[in-house]
Amino acid sequence: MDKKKFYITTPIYYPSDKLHIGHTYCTVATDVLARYHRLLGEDVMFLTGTDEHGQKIEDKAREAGVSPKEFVDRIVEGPRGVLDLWKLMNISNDRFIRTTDSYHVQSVQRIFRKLYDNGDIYKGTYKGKYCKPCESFWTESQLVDGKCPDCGREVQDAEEEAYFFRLSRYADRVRDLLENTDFLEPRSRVHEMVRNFIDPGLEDLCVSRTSFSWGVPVDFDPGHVVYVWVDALSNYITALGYENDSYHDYEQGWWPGVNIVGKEIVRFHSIIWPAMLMSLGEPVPKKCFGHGWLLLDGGKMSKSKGNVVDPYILAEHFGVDALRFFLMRTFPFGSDGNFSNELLIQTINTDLANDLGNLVSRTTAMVGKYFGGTLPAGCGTWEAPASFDAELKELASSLRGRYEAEMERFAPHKALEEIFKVIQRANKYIDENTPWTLAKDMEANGPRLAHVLYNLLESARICGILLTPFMPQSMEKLFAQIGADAGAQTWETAARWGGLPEAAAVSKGENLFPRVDMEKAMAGLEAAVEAARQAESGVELEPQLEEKVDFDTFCKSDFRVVKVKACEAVKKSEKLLKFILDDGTGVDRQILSGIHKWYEPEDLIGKTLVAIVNLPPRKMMGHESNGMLISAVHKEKGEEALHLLMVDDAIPAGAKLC
RNA sequence: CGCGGAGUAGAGCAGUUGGUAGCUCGUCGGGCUCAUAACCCGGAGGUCGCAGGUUCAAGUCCUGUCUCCGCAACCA
Repeated sequence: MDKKKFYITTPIYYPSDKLHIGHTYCTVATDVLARYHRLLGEDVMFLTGTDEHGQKIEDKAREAGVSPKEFVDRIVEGPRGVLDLWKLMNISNDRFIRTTDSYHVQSVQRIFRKLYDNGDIYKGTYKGKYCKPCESFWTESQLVDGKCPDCGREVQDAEEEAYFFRLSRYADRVRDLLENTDFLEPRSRVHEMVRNFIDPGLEDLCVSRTSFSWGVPVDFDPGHVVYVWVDALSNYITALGYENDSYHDYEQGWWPGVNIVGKEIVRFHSIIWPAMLMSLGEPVPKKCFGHGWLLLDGGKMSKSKGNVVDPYILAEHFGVDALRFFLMRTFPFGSDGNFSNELLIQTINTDLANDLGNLVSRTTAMVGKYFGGTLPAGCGTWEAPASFDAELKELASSLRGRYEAEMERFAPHKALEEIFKVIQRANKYIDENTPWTLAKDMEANGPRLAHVLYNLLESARICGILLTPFMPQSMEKLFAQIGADAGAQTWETAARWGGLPEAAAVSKGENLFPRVDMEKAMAGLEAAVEAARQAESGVELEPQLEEKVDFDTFCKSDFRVVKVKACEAVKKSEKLLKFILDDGTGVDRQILSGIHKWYEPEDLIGKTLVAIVNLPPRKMMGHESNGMLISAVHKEKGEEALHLLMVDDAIPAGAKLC
């Protein structure tokens, strides 16, 4: 008998830059769901990957002076790249697709042709605004003040030949899918899609381009590349072997699956993607879930704001499981949440250290202290249970049901909330029983004490099982500490009180989740972020001076624009260049400067520079220097770098700087 | 009137189908000492943006209004 198949995907990320905490959030959530379904005993396929084509990658690669493939290879496979990040975050994906993989390219070409053959792709003209210098098409709405958003220059009306997908044909069926099924969740996104895009009328979609070449070529029309949607969205089925021979899972019933996506791409996944599948005659996804965003200071994080959060640094500081847990526990999946380091640390301390970690720590410590690590036989039962015995037992053994309900409706944060109610109840149970009092008379109270501790271990075991999808590594440690073997870690036993053998070997190990010192951690994070920033750019800057200079003193420095009339290397000197300068006085000024390492004299003749001219004269290597040329200096990858201040040649010699 | 979201205790957030307003942190007081100065109990603190309306009953539905934020063809 075949196990139930469960296929789940993340979006494929666009590797034009390093991935940040937002991508991590999405992938961790999907990983948790995948692990949850494995725990249920289902056959799970979990796919993630990268979307590597398009103009932006082409541009970025050109800037970096490498080929597009080299560029994406570096971000995907390079150090601290996408693959490294998912490995670090303990992501359990079964497959990783790159849209540059040859099997995917082949499939996309076949899909494109299929859509063309059945009449849903046709050739038309793409009308837009064209910026000649940038060689880019823009839509009306992309323009900034009617001008090119990249360079700010005028754009012209232009047309290019392009292929279009007959999206309009599927408007009614997509509307039905959105409004009358639970395909798209959360429900609030349905209104957004219908009101925004379907009500006004779906327009056909441009699905090819000729303005750049980094993409899947349309095999029957050279010069055209398949535009992003057909290319990217198809990944969910090409990775299963649809229209290719690399895999054979599509025909084995893995499709349809669940697409987890960010809210900004819900549109493509809930309208275009189903329409494409309808046109292909294939089933639409089981589910499209659009989760919310992690905001920073109430706004979105972006490279340009310089406020992106680096998941690497967080995981290194606090541990992968703590980070995974925080992301899933703190933010309602489906709506936006405000990320902050303080919140992260607070969550780790409250939930993981104080509640869960401490519960396990005090329980295992007592089993060790009072019973040498092994509870006596018969400790699982008690003839006259107290009311709180029953309460704890009831709450813990019914936890799986509540947890399952929340996980099924994509509410991992609610599932965790349920688990922590049990953990809190267990901590309270310790107070109610005061085991340390019982331990004073082991002869009389030993059996009762053993029963109390057994109940605590059981509670921890059940919570541990249900937390496994969230924190796989830490729960392994927990199981080892409470002596739960593989048989006591199953989904089945999570709903059955008494799954832990009475004589399990309990040992107090390392603290599962150490408390984090807020102040120290914040300082450490800041330093790490700064170090990462410098390592990335390799630029080191001189710290700014604390000491103030008064205005009058500053004014005494006479800075002038000068023109280089002649420049030559000083003989026998490694560094010195001798400048003959026009300083506007009509009398040549001679200045020496130790910059031969960065400049050849002949390159500087005719340049317009800046010098301070009222420094006292000074002799260098037998030549007199009357002033100093002004440069900008910094360190790059440990090396000193220097740039002479060069100003507009239109400025006359002798002009004063003030 | 482009679309959507948010406005709930000092801070950060929950509040499916309308029925006594909850959580975390902080704060005040108490208990306990097994444990990671952790745990447990209790208190103070909110007229749920504002104004109307429906209802026996509204944070929850309807109307209007103010403020903030996001989206508007490729940023999870």
